[in-house]
Amino acid sequence: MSGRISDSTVRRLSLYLRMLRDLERAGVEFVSSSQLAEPSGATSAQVRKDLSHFGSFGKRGRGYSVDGLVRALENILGLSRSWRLALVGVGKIGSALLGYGGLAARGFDVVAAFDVDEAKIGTRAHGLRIRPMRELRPVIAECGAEIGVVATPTEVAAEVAAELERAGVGAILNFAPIELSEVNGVPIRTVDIVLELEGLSYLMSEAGRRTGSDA
Amino acid sequence: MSGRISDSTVRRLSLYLRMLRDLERAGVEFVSSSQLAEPSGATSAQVRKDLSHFGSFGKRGRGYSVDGLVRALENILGLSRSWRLALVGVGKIGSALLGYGGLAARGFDVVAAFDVDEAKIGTRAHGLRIRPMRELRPVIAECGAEIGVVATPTEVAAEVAAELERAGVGAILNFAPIELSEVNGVPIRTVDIVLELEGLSYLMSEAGRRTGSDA
DNA sequence: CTTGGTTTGTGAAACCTTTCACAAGGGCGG
DNA sequence: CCGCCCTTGTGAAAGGTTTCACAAACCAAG
Repeated sequence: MSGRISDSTVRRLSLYLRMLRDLERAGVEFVSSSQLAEPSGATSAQVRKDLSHFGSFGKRGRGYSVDGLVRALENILGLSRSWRLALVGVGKIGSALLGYGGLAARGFDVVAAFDVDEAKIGTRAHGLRIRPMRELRPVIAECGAEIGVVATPTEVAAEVAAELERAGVGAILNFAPIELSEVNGVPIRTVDIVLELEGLSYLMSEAGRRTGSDA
Repeated sequence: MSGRISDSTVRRLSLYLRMLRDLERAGVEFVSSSQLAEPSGATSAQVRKDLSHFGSFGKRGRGYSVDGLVRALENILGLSRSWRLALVGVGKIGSALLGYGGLAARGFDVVAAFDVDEAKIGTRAHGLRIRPMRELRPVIAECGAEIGVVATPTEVAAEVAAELERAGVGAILNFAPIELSEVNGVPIRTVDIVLELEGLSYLMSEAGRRTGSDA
C-alpha cells in the first residue's frame, strides 16, 4: 500500500466520501464497492484499488462500514478539520465565493478578503471586511489562513499567487485563466471555465465532423 | 494521425492556442515546439505529438507559423465560430458568469437565462431578461443555444441537465457539486470547487504527514 | 461444523499517455 | 551548390492507470 497517489484517485476519494455522508445521513450501515462506484462513474474494482492504497477498510462478504469509511476518508483527505481561506480579488467571482454557503458547510471558511479597489476597501461583503493588498502578509499571518484564493484579473494573477506564497499559504486555488507554476511545493489548482467550454466546443465540433462526413 | 483524442491533449491545445494568440498580437511570426510548451508545463515532444494527431503544421528547422497554427487550432477546437449559452440558475454563480466579460470575449455568448424564483423572473441581469423554467424548451429552440449551463442547487441539477438535453443543447457545463452522467452523447463538464479544495486539502495533509513523520 | 452465497484485496494483463531518440527535411551563409 | 545547424514528426520505450479475475475471508442458515 501507499506510494504516490494520483490526482484522479484523490478526486474519486472525495466523491466516495460525498456518497458515504449521504448514506450515513440515511442511516445505512454497510456499503459495497459496487454501490460506492456508481455515482462517480467508477467500477467496483477501481473503488477497491483506490482504497487499498491506504489500507484495508472493508469486510469480505459484507462491504465497508459507512461510519468507519467516512472517518477514514476524512482523515486521508484532511477533512476532519476545517481550513481557512484568504480571498484576493472581490469582483464577480470573488463575491460569488463569499456568498456561497457550500464552502463553509464543507469546512472551508473564508476568513480574509483583499482587493486593490479603493472604493471597496473598508466595506463589507457578506460580513467580511475588505482589506487593502498591502495588509495581505500581516493579515494572513495573523489569521493563519492555509489556502489562498486568486480571483483577480489574469494580468496580476501570477504576482498575487507569488505574494500569497510568501505570506505563507500552503496551497492556492486559482480562478484566473492562466497556468500558474507551482514553486516551493505549494500546490496550485486552477479552475478555468473557458478551458472547460473550449473542451466542450472541441467535442461538439468533433461530433459534427463525424456525422457530417458519415452522411 | 487522428483517432480518439484524450481530454488532456485537448486541454493542452487550448493552452497552446492561448499562447499563440498572445504571440500573434505581439507580431511574432514563428514559434518552436519548446517555446510553445513552456507556459502549459508540457514538453516540446508533447507539443509535437499533440499536434501530430491532426496533421503536420510545422516547418523543420523553422518551427510553426504563428498565424497558421492559430487558424488550425481554432478549427480543430471549433473556435472559429462563436457558441451560444443558455444559463439555468441566476444565483451567485450564475450572476457572476453573466457579468464575466471573459466569456463573450472568447466567443461564448450567454443568450438566455432561466430561474425558478418568481421575484427574479422578468427582471434583467446584465442586460438579459430572466425567464421562467417553463419557457426553457421553446426559448432554447428559438435562440439556438448549443451549450447549457447548470448553476442551480445540487438537488435539481440532474433534472435541469436532463431538461436541457431534451431542449436540444449539444453540451452541458455544470457548476453543481454532483457528477452528472452523460446520456445521448451530450458531453458534460463539471466545475466543482469543493472537489478542488479537497484535493488541495489532501496534498497539504500529505505534506504535513511526511514532514511530521520525518522529524 | 459445514456449506453456499457474497464481497474484499490484489497480482497480472490490458490499455493509455508521456518521454526518448533520431532520421528526415528546411533554411542560410558562403 | 554545399555543408552546417536547427527543428519537426514519429516509431519505440518507459511509465502510469484501469480492468480483470480469483483466492481468501466473512456471514448466515441448516
